Amino acid sequence: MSKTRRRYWLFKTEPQTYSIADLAAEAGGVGRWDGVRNYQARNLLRDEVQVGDGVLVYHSSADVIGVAGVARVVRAGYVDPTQLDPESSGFDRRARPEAPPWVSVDLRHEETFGEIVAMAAMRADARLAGMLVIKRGQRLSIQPVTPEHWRRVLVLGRRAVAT
DNA sequence: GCCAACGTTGGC
DNA sequence: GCCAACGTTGGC
Repeated sequence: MSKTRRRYWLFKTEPQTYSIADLAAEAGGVGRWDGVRNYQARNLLRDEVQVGDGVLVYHSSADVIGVAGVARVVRAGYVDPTQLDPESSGFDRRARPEAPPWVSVDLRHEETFGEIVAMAAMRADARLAGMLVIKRGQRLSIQPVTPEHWRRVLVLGRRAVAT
């Protein structure tokens, strides 16, 4: 793991469960990103997501769907404790304690956009053409983001603040 | 709440 | 290992 190039990601969350405001409200703005229960997303969290990487926090199944702000990875992949906790909604009864499959990372909140960069606006933006999240049927909850798309979403997010 | 898209499961 | 049934995601 000698790569030093910063990478960018989009993490999906349902804000009624855990929003960017919830992340910002954590002690130090640092929260655990848990509950990922898809193998492809798990593999990215475990193998690719590194400390220092940038994360677009995306609200799905919300009044306004889109990118709500930005966070940074402050701890790389580790065992998601919720899979072994019967009290947790993340509990997975098939997870064996000696080899738990699911992975968490920690994020630190960096910025909440004044207005969400809405899905519709992203679809309409020529510079975001090809971005995974705007593809129909794209369900992956951890997605890679190109540096160009990252910068563009930040421009749109900061522009929305100005009104 | 609908339903298309896609991932997972399990019978064979 | 195929693939139909089933479950989940997530935009609308």
